[in-house]
Amino acid sequence: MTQNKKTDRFEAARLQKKDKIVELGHDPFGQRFDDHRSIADVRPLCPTESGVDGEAVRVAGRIMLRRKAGKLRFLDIEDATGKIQLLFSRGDLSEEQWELMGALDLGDLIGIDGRLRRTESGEVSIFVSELTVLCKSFTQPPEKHHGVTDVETLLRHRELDLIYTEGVRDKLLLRSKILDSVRNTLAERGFVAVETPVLHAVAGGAAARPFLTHHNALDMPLYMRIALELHLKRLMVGGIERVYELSRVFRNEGIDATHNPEFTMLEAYQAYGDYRSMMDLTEAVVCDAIEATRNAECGMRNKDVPHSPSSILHSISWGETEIDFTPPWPRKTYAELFAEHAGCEMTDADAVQAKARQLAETGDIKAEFIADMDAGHVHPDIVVSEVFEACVEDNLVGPVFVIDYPASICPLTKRKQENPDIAERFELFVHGMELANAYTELNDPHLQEELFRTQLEGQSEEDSMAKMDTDFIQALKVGMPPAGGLGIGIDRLVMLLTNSRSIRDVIFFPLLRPEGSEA
RNA sequence: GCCCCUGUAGCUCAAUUGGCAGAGCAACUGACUCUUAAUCAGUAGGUUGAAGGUUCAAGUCCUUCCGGGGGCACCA
Repeated sequence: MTQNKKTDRFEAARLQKKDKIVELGHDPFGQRFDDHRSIADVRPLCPTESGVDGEAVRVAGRIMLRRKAGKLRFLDIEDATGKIQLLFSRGDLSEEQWELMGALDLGDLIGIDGRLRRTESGEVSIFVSELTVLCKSFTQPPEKHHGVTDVETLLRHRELDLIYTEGVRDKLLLRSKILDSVRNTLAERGFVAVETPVLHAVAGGAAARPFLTHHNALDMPLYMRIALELHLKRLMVGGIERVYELSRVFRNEGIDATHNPEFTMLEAYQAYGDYRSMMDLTEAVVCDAIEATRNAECGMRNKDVPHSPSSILHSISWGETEIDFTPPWPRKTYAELFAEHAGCEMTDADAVQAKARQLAETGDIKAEFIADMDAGHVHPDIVVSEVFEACVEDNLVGPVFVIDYPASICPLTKRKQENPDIAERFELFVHGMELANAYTELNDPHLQEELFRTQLEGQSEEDSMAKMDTDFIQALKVGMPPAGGLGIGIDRLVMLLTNSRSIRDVIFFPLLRPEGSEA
C-alpha cells in the first residue's frame, strides 16, 4: 500500500512507546487477563458520594479518550458493555506504573485494577492502582468528536466503524438476536435445522443468475446455490417432516440498497401443511423477532435505539411511521389487488395490455417490454405480473399477504384444486418490500417435470427458474408429502426490525470492489 | 451497463472569479492534582484519488481512468 509512507510517522511514535513498555518489563501485546468484570456490571457499584472509596474492581477495555490535568490523567475506556472513566494519579502510583501509563495511546487495550470512586465533579471513576497493557494499538484513531463519516472508510474498515460509530455495534448485534429468535420460533414448532450443499451442479429453486465456480479434481463446473429449496424438499421426501435451513445464498446480480450478492435466507418446509400453515408460521417468526429486538434493546448500551417505544406490542418504527404487525395480517388475493389498483380484471387480456401501455407512457414499464408484448413474445401472465409490479407493489404498506398468484409464474407451486390457473402462493409485503414468499409445494412429479420443460418457453435459459433437476424429479417420484414451504429474506427482515434503509447497515462486510488495484 | 454527485493532512472540514494549500481534533515538546470534545503555549504533518491537457498561473477549467454514494436498468 502506498499509504504506508504516510502513516509511518504515527506508527513510529507508537513503536517507540511499545519499546518503552518492553523496557519497563511488560508485554505490549498482553496475556490472559482473568476475573475482570464488565463495565456495565461495575458502574452501578460506585458510591454515590464523591471521594468515598468503593469496591476494588478489575476491568478491561479500549482507550477512547484521554485528558490531562497536571499530574492527573483521565482515561475513558470502553468494553462490550459500556464506558467508564479511569483516574491515574501521580501521587498514588509507582514511578514504573506512571511511566507505563505514559506509554499508552488512544486505541490501546488495557486491564485495570483499582477502586470505584466518584470524582469531585461526580463522575463514576476507577482510581487506578495497577495498569496491565493488553494490546498496543499502532493506528491513529479517528477524530474524537465526529468519528469517521466517510461511508467508504466505514465499509472498508468495519472494525473502526464498530469501535467508533455510536450504535453500529448494537444494530449488528441485534441481527444476531433476530437470528436466535427465528431459530427458537422454528425449534419450538418442531422444525429441524439442517445444512445442505452450497455447491450445486444445477442452480435451481429460484430465477437468478448464479456464481460459477469449478471443481479441479472432478474437472466440472459448479454453481453457488441461489436457493435452498430443492434439497430441503428432498429431505421431506426422506422423512424429515419439518425442516429448515437458515443460511447464505448467492446471486450474481446488481448491488443496491436491498441487494447484496450473498445474503441470508430462511427456507422452512412443513409436511402435511399448505401455504396457509406458512402464513401462521410467518406471523409467528416475525412477531417473535419483534419481541426479541425489543427485549434486546432494553439491555443495550446506547439509548438511541432504533425504535420509539410503542404501546402496541407487535409494532415497529419505520422512518417516521409506525407499522402494526399485530396478527392476523390482512390477506388479499392477487386478482383483487390487481383489479383495485390497475382498474381492470387481470383475466381481461386486452385491458391489461392497454394498462401496460399506459404505464409505459409514465415510464413505470419499459418501452422494450411493450415492443416484445406487441410482437407476441410475452405470455399474458407475464404482462399481468409486470403491471402488478408497476402499480400494486409500491402501494402495499402492509403487512399484507398477497395470495393466489397466476400459476404460470409459479413453476414449483401446487395449483388450486378448483382453478388450475391459480397457484397456492403468497408473498408478504411491507412498505413495498417483498419480505417472504411461500407456496403450497407442488408434489406431482410429472407435472413438475412438465413445468420445468415448458417454463423455458419465451425466457432465456439464465433468466428461468425452471432448470431441469433430474435428481429432484426422481425424489418427487418417491413421494413427497403435501407441504407448505416458506422463504424469508433475513437481511430484509433485519432491516425492517432495525429501521435500516440499506442492506449494508445490517451486513458486517458487504461486498465492495477492491480498492487501489494496480492495474 | 447508463445518468447525477463526490474524492484536499491519520480523522472532520475550509480555500472568493483560476492567484502563496488552511483550521480543529489526533501526534510531538512543555505548563497545570478532579477533568468531561479539559484548557493554555509551541512544533511537525500535503504528489489536493491517478494520468494527461489548457494557462504566466490549476485543489479550482477540459479529457481519460480509479474508488465511493444516490438514482435508473437488471433482480419471477
